[in-house]
Amino acid sequence: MDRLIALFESILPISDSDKVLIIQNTYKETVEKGEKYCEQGQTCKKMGFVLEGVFKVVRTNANGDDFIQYFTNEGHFAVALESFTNKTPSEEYIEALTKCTLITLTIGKYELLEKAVPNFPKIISRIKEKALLEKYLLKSEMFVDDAQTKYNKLVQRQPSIIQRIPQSQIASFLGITPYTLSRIRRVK
Amino acid sequence: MDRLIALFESILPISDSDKVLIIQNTYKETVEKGEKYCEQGQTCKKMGFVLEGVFKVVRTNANGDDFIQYFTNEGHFAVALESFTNKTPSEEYIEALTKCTLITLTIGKYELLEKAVPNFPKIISRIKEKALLEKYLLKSEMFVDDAQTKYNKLVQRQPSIIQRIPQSQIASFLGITPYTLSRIRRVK
DNA sequence: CTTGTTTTTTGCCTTATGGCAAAAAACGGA
DNA sequence: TCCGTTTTTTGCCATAAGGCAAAAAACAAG
Repeated sequence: MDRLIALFESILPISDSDKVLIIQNTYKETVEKGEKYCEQGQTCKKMGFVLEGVFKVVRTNANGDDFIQYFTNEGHFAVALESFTNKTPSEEYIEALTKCTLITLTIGKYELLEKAVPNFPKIISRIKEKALLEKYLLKSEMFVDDAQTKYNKLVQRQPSIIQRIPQSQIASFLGITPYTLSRIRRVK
Repeated sequence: MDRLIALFESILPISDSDKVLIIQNTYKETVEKGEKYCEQGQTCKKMGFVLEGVFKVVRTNANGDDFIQYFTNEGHFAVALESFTNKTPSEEYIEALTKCTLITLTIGKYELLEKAVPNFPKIISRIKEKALLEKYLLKSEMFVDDAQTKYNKLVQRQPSIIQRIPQSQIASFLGITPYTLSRIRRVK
């Protein structure tokens, strides 16, 4: 819980009474491996600050193929950004790849805190913007890379994830086949 | 000019006096083909609503190779988002691929309007968020596509651009070689 | 621990794209 | 309009990655 408050305060200060308000309006939640935190087609009504575990955020293309967009682990938010912000049905789903615990903030409480805590809107909008930019830069940077380079970059950026999730999931994220990933890792 | 106001008002209303204020604090600018609107390494101090023409937004990787991130044409903003928002040196540069005209809003006037026009912060933050999300989705969607599919998607999304800029620039954006692009277009 | 299931690895071949070099075409300035 | 320059096209071959199928390894449930 302190970690979440610390993240907020790294952006803008929050009064002690407001901190209490934030704590009162969030709750700790556990999601088992394989369970979904957010469903495709439904409006995403909560965002969760991950304390432990790894989620995958997945999109389905026109052919019905799934593609992992990114992994969300400790210190980041599990949320279908577009859906949560615009209150539209989510085009992506979020599923736990390991047992996960997170601090959940529902849309209702979110709107309450938005009004009650002075810096809250700016803090959240800042976090959302930073998260989106990060995701964009990652995709963008890997866009022109070959399989080996993409894999190296993932290892650099999220080393802890590699050990915890099936290789096939990593391949999906990198946009390569599991065969290719297996061959890349053999050589190393 | 009306187009810019209309865009703003499609998000939230603005009073007539505030519209005048916006008009007074922006100016029309022309950028010749090949000229830069924003330099790499310098802080991006303005954002421009494109009235006519096409810009490219370019990043340089660790090896010094240039990669076009996206094209910005009529109805969109030319701005190095990260640099403008965080007042950090820009990692990308913006260059006109055709003669361009735009409505420029400098960071100083931007901050002035932020205070003076009630809905301005929300409007701008909404526009920025939408723009970034769009760019992310485009990259993300094309991430797993083969060359032909990526090209088709570009033709669908920004058909007007294809006719106006050199093919080599399109290839750079798609992350393929000019040779491959040439071969793709031959078959069509 | 054992057994059935899932995931990963590997051989083998196919396909897509890269990239050099030269020709062809398009462009642009005098 | 002409000529030099730049861009695009194309033949040819090299390389990266895809993908099937079978073996090997890892995992999971009883």
